[in-house]
Amino acid sequence: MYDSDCPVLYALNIIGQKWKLPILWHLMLKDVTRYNELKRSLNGITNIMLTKCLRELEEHSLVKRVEYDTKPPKVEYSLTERGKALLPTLNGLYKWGEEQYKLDHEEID
Amino acid sequence: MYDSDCPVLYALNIIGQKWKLPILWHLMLKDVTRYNELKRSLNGITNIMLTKCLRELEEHSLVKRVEYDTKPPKVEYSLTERGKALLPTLNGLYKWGEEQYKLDHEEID
DNA sequence: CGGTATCCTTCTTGATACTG
DNA sequence: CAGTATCAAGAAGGATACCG
Repeated sequence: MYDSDCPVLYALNIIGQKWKLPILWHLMLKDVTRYNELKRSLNGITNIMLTKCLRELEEHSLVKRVEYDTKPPKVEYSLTERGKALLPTLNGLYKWGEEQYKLDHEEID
Repeated sequence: MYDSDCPVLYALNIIGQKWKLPILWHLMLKDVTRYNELKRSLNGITNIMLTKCLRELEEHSLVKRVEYDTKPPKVEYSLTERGKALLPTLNGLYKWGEEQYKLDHEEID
């Protein structure tokens, strides 16, 4: 997408694709999550997309990646403070979306 | 996009494409805006996209369309109360995006 | 003025297989 | 276990032209 000078669009460029929010959501539920654990939670995501999204979230410091040099390998993902800072904002969107959903569906009874 | 059961994703399906927020933004600035006026404000948008977006926003009752049967034709677009209800939520995203932008750019001085 | 119709490009996402 | 490589598909968006 285009590099936006609007903070709202800037935010959406970071968290607005298909899998970013579901990933953040699942990371919110636990302190720490492993790669395949996360993959199982996100029904239908491919390795490519999961890795790509995690890398991007990492670049923006929303997610922390910790790799243990063990065998078999072990990598843990968790939210940073920056990532957690999204929570109140997402709650606003959540409420608006909920109301909107009701309005969009109530006449179709 | 997939029809989501998550209110956040539901909201983003409505307002999350390339032009929806810019359109809503420009409609916020004035009480009432005409089609071509809106088009000129949104640099680079095509008729197709503008019409498509406006129709979709109308379907979700975020935007009101009033057509005058004059010659030449005249159509006015404005935000509904539902559309205006997005404002506080977008402010939250705005602030988060602004902070994020700073964090993403401060080390590149 | 306020759109439609048609065609085309590009960006995002997915499927499948394989590796240190 | 936690990925990468390669190839293919689909959806979103754009270009250009035309209409009531």
